[in-house]
Amino acid sequence: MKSQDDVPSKKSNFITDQIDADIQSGRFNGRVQTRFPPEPNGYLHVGHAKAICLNHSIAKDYSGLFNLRYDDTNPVTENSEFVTGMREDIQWLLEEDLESTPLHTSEYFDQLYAWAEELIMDGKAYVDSQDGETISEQRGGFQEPGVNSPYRDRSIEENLGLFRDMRSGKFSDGECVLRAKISMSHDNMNMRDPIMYRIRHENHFRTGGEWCIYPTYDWAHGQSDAIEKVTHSLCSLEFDSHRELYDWFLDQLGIEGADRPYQTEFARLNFTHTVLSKRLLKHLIEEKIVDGWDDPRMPTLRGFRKRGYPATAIRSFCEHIGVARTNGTHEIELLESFVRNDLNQSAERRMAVLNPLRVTITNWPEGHVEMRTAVNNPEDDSAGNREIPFSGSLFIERDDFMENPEPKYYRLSPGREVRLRYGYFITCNDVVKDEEGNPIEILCTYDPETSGGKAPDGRKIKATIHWVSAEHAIDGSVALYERLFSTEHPGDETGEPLDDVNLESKSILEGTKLEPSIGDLPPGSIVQFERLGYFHLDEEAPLLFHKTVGLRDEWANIVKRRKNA
RNA sequence: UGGCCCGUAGUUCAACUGGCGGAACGCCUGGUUUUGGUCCAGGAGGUUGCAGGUUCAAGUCCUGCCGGGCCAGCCA
Repeated sequence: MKSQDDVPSKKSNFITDQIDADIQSGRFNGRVQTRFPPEPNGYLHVGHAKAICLNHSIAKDYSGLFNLRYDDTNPVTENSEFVTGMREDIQWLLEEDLESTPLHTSEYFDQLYAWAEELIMDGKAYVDSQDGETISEQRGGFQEPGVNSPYRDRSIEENLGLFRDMRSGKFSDGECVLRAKISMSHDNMNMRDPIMYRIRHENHFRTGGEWCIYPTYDWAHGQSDAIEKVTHSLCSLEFDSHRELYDWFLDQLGIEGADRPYQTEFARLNFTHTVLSKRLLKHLIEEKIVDGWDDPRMPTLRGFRKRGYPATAIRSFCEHIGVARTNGTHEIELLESFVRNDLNQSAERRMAVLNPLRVTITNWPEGHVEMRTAVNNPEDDSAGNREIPFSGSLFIERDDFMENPEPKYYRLSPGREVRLRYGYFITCNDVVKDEEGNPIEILCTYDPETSGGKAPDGRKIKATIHWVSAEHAIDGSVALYERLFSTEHPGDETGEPLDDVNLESKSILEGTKLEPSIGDLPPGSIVQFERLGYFHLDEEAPLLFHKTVGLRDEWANIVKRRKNA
């Protein structure tokens, strides 16, 4: 007997366990607030999608708040193009408007500055007038403690004066920094008097020339969380060693109780055959290996969108994989299976011949054309039907004919009969070849008794293939994509991921033959070309399709297995 | 040769916090099918990194090893 227990409840994980405990103990008075804090210096990729979905769904599940906060603390790399782009991508992914308007760390510069002076007055921060190289040397190593800066014991008055001079622009870039006064012999390198402010005489895309000192991530992040009343600050594993510093700053400022956020780290998302580092992604663009951030081969949200990956599929994927603290790499096939699964339900079917081979039906009445009725989506009755013209001159897929059929190949070959989907049974009688012996035309006869693809004598047919009427077909182009990186773990062999880049990962087929109704598809449509895969009609270029993902292909598996044997 | 984090099926995650190790994807077999798709049924695949210890009982707790990751930016 079914009970409410059978209703799949949200997957629990170490983060939701913590939140449950916090609610139990009343730590935040039952409040839950998360945030997604991207730095606007590039476009978002699937790795970010995991973080967005996680933070967003936690807020939703606990009736809490989810903020988008641009972490714009470094004016040299950030700009407003990325701010706009990220917003678009997030809205596309979530398919809903953000409840709160996007926030910016730069909105907190005044508060951050005031707090910094507070720390100086408490003797917990000082201005160091050494250059970066010296500071770096003095930090020590994993086994050796660092040494104190000669400026570490400046008086509070001197520090305050110097810090105000930093702010007012008396110093040039790199002349001095504000450092937290913690310990130069701490086991955790992040605690060895970390830098809080550095000087950048640089125009900031939001605050313009108002500031010439900018807070570092460590100084800005936890405090921004606190200002926004974030409860659960989720970030990726590499920030684990920063948590101690995150807590230290909050301690010094006396931010306690229900006002005090805490950081929890989780493993970021990785995929086989993929790189997700911004450095590498930018390199692919700069070197023109791909066509830009929205190239369908890119693991960016814009790339996925152009490729035809539905946002719903990405969200279900993210929900499915959950969160953990184990560093691992997902097989890209798993994401693809979510895309197929989604599109199988939603995408209408059409017939398209990518590599055309002419078929002439020799016993077809000259000039005769018949309209055949085809189902738009067998998974969705409401999608209805459409009409497709059938004639005596057709195109079929080159792969659907083999002159000397291999074992287990049961499509068309001389003497063999196949079904044309929604059409008739045809038998191959003859092959016309060019000088090199390549088949250029197949001569067949059709069985008039098999109209609609049913044989009155009940005779079984092994294969059904797709087709398009030659005189009615419209021409289109199809962009085919392979993995951008040929190896599962790019760079594993040589240490350089770019060595494994597949320079032939994109190919464009011109002169593909499409059934007439495809001409009516609105830009952006995603359809299944029967027996081939899912294809996304470009938003701008007419009749240009991007291959989203292929159908599972048993025959391809057989061929592959044979090759490996 | 420091500190911290992590090791469960090929991959990614579960296992009611000490009580007979499961799922998804992938793979294989069969069924259905006018898509070699979908769907349905079944199967293979594990010394829970290794070695000890505690316990009636350990994936779970303890110790030691081994392996992987992160940390010495005025990046985030």
